[in-house]
Amino acid sequence: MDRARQVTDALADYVEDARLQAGDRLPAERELMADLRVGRSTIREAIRHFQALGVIETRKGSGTYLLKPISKATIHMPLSLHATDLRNALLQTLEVRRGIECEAGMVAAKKRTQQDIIAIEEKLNEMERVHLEKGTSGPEDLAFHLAIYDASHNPLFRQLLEQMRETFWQFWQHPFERQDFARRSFPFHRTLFNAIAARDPEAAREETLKILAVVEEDIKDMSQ
Amino acid sequence: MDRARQVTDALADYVEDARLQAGDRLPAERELMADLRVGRSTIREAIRHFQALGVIETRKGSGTYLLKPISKATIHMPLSLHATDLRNALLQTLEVRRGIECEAGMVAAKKRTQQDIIAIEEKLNEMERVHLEKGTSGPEDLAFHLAIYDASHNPLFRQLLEQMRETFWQFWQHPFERQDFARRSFPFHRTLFNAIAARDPEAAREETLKILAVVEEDIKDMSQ
DNA sequence: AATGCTAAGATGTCAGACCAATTCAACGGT
DNA sequence: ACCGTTGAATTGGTCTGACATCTTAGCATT
Repeated sequence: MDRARQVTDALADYVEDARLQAGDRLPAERELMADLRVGRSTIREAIRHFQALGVIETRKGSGTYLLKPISKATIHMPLSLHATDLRNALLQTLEVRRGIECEAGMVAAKKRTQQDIIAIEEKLNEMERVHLEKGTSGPEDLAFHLAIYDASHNPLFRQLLEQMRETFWQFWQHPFERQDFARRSFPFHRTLFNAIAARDPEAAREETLKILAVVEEDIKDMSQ
Repeated sequence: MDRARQVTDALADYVEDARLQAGDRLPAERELMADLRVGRSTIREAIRHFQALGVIETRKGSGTYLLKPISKATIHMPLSLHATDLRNALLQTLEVRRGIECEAGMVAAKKRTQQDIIAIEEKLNEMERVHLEKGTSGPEDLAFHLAIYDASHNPLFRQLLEQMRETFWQFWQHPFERQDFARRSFPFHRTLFNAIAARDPEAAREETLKILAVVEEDIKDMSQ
């Protein structure tokens, strides 16, 4: 992701963390430069971004001021599972994940850049390498899917998945631990990658569904 | 007047004079630098200005491209500036909603009971009745969709939608306020209901996509 | 014809310098 | 003690040059 985007995010984070109100002054450009470890021009372009949106105002010789609080819209999900057992809970989260992940895959197939492709393929190779070495590759599998989420260029997808994963952490871990999960799902990971590389949204959806079908099998085969 | 303001005006003038259409490429930063007799950083900050407004797009290694014609009105009116940010936020939330809502519709088509059908049809009729009476039917439209979510018998879907709706409240309201939204989307609401009643997941997905396509149109047609 | 490589051109970023406006504390006169 | 002045320090505004990284068109090879 571009450094400029990181800086706008960091700026929004700072405003939020520092509880800045409308009218408050932001740190000087040279301070932000040192804090965020970026050049001054990058800082200034981020400031121009918010200035164009009417969120901040610059006064020469004085400083940069907040006109209204910057809201970095993040989703907080106090979700609660009403399922009676782990198996049903997993199946419910899987349904949601299927909706999000298919759509993220389709959007990624449409909007992915060459750089995204490189990043995804890297994770894919890493995943296969670790699996050959250790037998399991849960974290690497997750990294692969997160790379696809990033390729959609819609941060909401990833925020949602990570939030769900965090909430249902112990549930998500389970399926990936199964020995043969990787073996059965790996071919689809490769074809999913190819679909995204080929900018074929429908194919991306099909392959995502196949991967999640393997996950669903494992969940349904779980000991009661 | 700041030089930066002169540059944004000059850029807008250039786009207008050159009759640039959406998708056209702007001159390179170094060319603009020479044409307008200003430094490159000034050019870049002007570009960031329009980029934040969603008017232009920069592609590293390729160039700067026009996404939609620059109108001077949008440049000097801080009120409309917020709308472009809003537009992008809406499109991003719509992508997530599409993933969730399609899946919820498909699951609902599989798992719905006869009582669910009755509840959904009730909301559908209520929606059409209120629309005939008041012209708009935002809350009733929402109630219809929530009934479908409930028919999926997976509380996570509804929790997710409501959480998103709460977080992006001001965004969600907008599209539903448009006068002809209801008229254009109502036929698909009826066909969506029929698909769920017929236990046809793929059809449910298709009809959901049609409804959300109407929403997407409205968002994209929003004032800059 | 298809493929791979190279070089040119574009944006992204950083560093340093100077200009212009503002701020504020130190100073001096009343 | 009060108040206006002054000047140094701070801050945003701009310019320049350099290098990195990505894209793309054109060339060369197969």
